[in-house]
Amino acid sequence: MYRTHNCNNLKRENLNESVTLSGWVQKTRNKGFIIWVDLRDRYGITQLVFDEERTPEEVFNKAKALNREFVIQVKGIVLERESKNSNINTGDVEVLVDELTILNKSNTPPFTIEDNTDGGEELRMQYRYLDIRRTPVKEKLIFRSKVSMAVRNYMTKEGFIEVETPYLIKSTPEGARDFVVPSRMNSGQFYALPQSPQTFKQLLMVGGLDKYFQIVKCFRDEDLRADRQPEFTQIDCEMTFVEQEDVLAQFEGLIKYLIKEIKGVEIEEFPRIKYEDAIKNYGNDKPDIRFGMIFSELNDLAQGKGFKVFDSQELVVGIAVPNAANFTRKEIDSLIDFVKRPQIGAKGLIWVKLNDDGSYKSSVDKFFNSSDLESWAKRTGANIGDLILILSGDAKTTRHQLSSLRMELAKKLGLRNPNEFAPVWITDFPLLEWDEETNRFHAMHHPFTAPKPEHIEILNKNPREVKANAYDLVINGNEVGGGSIRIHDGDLQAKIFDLLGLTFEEANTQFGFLMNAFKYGAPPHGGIAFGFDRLVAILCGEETIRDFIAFPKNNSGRDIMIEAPSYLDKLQLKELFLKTTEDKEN
RNA sequence: GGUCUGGUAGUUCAGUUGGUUAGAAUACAUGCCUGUCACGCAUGGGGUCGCGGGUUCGAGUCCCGUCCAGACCGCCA
Repeated sequence: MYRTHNCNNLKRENLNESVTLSGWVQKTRNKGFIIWVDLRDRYGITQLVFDEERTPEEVFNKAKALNREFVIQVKGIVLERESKNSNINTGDVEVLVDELTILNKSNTPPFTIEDNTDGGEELRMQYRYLDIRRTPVKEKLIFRSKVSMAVRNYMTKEGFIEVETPYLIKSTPEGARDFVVPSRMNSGQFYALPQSPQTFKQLLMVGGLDKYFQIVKCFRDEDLRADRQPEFTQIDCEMTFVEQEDVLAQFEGLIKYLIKEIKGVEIEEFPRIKYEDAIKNYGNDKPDIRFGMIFSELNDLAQGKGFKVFDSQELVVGIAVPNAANFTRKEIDSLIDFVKRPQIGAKGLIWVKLNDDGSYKSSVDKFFNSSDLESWAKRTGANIGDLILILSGDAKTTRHQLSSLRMELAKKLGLRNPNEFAPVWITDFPLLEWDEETNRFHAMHHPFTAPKPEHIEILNKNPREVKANAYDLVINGNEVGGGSIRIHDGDLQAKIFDLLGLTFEEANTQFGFLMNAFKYGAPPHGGIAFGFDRLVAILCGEETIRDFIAFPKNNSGRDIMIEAPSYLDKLQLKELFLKTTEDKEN
């Protein structure tokens, strides 16, 4: 038997018991006559003692050779410590060892296995199995497991059944790039890994399963970000005989349940914001509503006064930054530099300070008098002591820029409370988006999204105005989930494919299976999918999803531990009917 | 595809205007130490300054290219 207890559960009650423990050597403290070893396992740390007088000589000598990360098994007696350590659960006791087995030696690890490791990101990823021994990483994986159990509890309780859908499916040009897998048995043909189980879950609804969910891997061959991985996990859900309200209510329930179960926090407010209003008020479709600084449009107040930067622009828009009138010149300059960075691309930034004495000081005093500035303050809701910041330009770009500035200020002013959860539904998305590059419409959500019934009429006349029965769940400014009521009518689906520029033949080749299914009594249905990695990170109050994934990819989509992707040998390529790079060159 | 930042000891970093033998902390090794728990003390080993080229009397430092890492823009139905 390797152990009678783990390294976290010996207490005073166990005093004088003979116990066996196994684990890793966290650290040794060799005082000459006495050696302490911190023994670590998943559960915690227990202090072992080797003593010149009380420990058998041969065991004591063996203990001298122990090093970090050796795997050992010890047998000994639980004793009360002379000096306690209140930082660990087992801090009242220690184990005086009389038998020591070295189960495995270890090289000196390339970084310290401690909460605050000295290891950099790259090294930690290369030796991820060592990184996982560290408490913060381990805890995040345990946390993830808890969340996934809670999801399964709720979904099961609500009558959903978990169904696995295939990973080897068909590539379609819509949406993100596919990861593809060559078929050995079908010369020259490829499977694609699913970007989501979208069509399959719809087919399950046609199959009459009524309520489906799946915690499932999805794959997208697109560039990565701190919160974006090429393979990621979704909570994928679909329901039959539902309208938008039914879906929102069901999954408001899920989110409330998770936050209650995991964080012990009751969510009361679950506001909804229409897409159009989110864009107007926050400059993007995933607003962080934990703090204010809501956009105010100032065109009518700021234009026509001879200030060229504002005049003739499509949009003049500002925000009131609370208690920021005391920003120094340098701080304001750094904000100006921030918006002028190429990634943001603003030409400049206009500011107005509402001084404590009620006077105004602005960067445009030459062009506007204090009653102008007062009207701006009124519009933006700025009070004495606040700072108004204004951008102008074409509406889309300017909103985007001001949105970045709003987030930057929230960060700078510490307005984002990591312990607060502010979920919001974004609804009424446009069905279609005009793509300048390809000169055609593409689906804002995906091509199976149903238009609002009252908008079906104007699909032909005015497709840009058509709103979709689609919704996103945003928590603290992160898009956590998105879904829609789907099209269940073959004719309507054909019409949408047509609008998206797919010929009948193309639609048939790519989605014929779905169109066929719709001929056999497809029920009304709809659903949603949540980004599980991101949801877990947010519930944990963290920004980056990497540590919630056991073995994540780096910035370039590489796994630097196993060194994937990698080249195949010629024989393997031949079997798959693929050519090597050299062959191509010839 | 693009913008920005970085790459110096096992690790995390410092390195001034281009100038002698490239430093610190930590880790590691050895020794000492009668209760440690970030133990302490002493001593020691450890460097292709990412790689290639250029400028210069002289390059860790400046220039060009390249590779790698990270953040972001595009992209992510």
